[in-house]
Amino acid sequence: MTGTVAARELLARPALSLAPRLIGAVIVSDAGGEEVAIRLTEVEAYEGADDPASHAFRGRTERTGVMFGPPGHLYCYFTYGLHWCANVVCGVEGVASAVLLRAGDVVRGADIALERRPAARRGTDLARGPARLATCLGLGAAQNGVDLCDPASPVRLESVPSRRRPGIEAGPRVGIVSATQRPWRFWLADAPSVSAFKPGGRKRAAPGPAD
DNA sequence: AGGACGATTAACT
DNA sequence: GTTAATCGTCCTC
Repeated sequence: MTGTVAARELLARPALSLAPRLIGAVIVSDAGGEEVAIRLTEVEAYEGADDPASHAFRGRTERTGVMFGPPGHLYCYFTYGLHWCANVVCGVEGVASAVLLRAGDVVRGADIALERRPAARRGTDLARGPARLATCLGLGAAQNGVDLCDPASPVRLESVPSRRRPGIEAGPRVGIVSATQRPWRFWLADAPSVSAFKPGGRKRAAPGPAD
């Protein structure tokens, strides 16, 4: 387990450096009044300025403001008219950098998580996928921008491995249509909760070599 | 003011 | 493997 000071320093790193270190980290949420904790098994790095797949690529907007703020805060976004997903904001303030929480294992509050995710058939499906993970933790608009290092916060980074774990693999990110070749997705090999890889978000107009 | 589309999921053939 | 659900955000008139 890593203390608050060390976690702060880690969070000041850019997403590409932080992302593999978040594999095995535990995030805990009291949002919704009940505690659920998840150990991360899959994440993705998003680097605003040079990353066409990042929400922040075209600059700061009302939605992406949190991404440009100080590290250690939660960036929640709403997508497809249905789902919320969550990121850990990192890097230097003023530069958009964040790590999308894609999957994990519920380590506490599995009963609560199952109530929130009635479609889950197995424990490993509870937080298998970014919107599923956010649902398990009860995350939404109300948690956007919360400080993950503040003990009084409803969502906290409870622990981070002190070293990069063995068995982490890297590959292309899921569900994006640009910069699809960058191996900025990290996951724990063998973890059943790692989400399925799906290339592209929509129909590809032309399978060009663009990246 | 209007429209295209999404860092997805669940259900269905 | 395919597709509906569903709406905020952002880009283009």
